[in-house]
Amino acid sequence: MLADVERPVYNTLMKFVEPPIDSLPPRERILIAAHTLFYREGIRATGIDKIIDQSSVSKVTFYRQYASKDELIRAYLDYRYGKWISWFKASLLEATGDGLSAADALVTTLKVWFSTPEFRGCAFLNAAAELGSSDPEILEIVRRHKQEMSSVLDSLFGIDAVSAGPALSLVIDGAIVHAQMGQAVDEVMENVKVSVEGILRR
Amino acid sequence: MLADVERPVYNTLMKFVEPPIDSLPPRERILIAAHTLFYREGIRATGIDKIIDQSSVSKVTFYRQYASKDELIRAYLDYRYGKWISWFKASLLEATGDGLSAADALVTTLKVWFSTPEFRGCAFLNAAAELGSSDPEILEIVRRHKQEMSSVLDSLFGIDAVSAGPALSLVIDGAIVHAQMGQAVDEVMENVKVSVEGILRR
DNA sequence: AAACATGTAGAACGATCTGTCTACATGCCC
DNA sequence: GGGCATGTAGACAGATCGTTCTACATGTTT
Repeated sequence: MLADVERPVYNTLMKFVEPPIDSLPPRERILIAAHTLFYREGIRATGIDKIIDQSSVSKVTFYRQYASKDELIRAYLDYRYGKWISWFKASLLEATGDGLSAADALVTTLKVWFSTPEFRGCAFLNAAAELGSSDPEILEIVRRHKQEMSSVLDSLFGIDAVSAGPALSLVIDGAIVHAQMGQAVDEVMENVKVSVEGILRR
Repeated sequence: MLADVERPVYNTLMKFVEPPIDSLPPRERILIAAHTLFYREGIRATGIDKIIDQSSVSKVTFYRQYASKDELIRAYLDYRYGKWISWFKASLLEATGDGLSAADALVTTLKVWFSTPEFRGCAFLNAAAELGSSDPEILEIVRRHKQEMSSVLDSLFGIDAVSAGPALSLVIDGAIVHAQMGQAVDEVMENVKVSVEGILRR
């Protein structure tokens, strides 16, 4: 499962890198602008006009590509879904390839992510907090994402008797929100280590 | 620390109970209405008009009590701060009083909270997701709240050598967001148990 | 009685939001 | 060349947002 992953686009700091925006067709330009803005400033806080500006597209073009903001939000989550998971897998793969244990690979990967300046928590948890109360479908998308993360963790750690994925997933999400609220990354990672070791020592 | 806590207002299900709204002065009526709406539907999603309606107050009165929505948001977080922590302490106290271990008391308390129909995650984490990117002060409030939760945990579990509070806090916040996204409460609690036991076995 | 604090209802302002519309330009296919 | 998909700029509609304002009522204090 973890083996056949194509390397995603990332630089040496493993930051998410957007493709050059000018060369892309309008639909993708819009999507990438939406991804940047929705993630950085929040979904509700981002107006259509801002996305139109940033993607260098006209309003008519925008609404010919996406029937509504709601549709764009779904597309954003879809896009983020694949983007994040493939980055996550590749980063774990690279770290284990460098000889790190599964636990250390996880810690390293998270630490790199939390340390990127763009880091603003989990796009899915944020969407759940922003929109979950009015749109239960969002919550289902979030659950699917976390389930996939959990299964990636299972193939990383191997399954002996019972799966550790769900418990690790819980710890990771705790770490994400703690890093998001501005707690020192080193402290967060210390707590992650303690928790992960505890789970694995079971 | 955990001993001298006055029992907060809660019923047998430990749901948060609001005082009767009619008898209160306008300032508190507004605050309680804001608490209900901000928590249930989100801060950005809740307009001033809705709060005015729900608190049975006129617009002038509202703006004489709170200079702006921003000021009300701070008051909401302050109010929630005390309300939640005192409920949390009291619930843990009651559970340990019934003979439960610290770990079981924690699990029971969380499970009860997650099972209330009003549960919509942590008000502070939600505020951070909604407003944190545009207002770093919010993040500081959230950190303070989590720090207090962490110290409550330390006095619950007692401190042997190193504090378990921060790691437990991380696990709890992971559990909160997992419950919020609609994962089955029993599954969440299972993962909490595994993680907490791991941390304590250190 | 006068002054004042405190409350009401609701109009109005200016900004911003999503979404639609008009009017026009360009390039491709038949 | 005609039709059509695809793009542009930007005005506009209709709703909602936070906030201010007018005009009036009530009860307390001086």
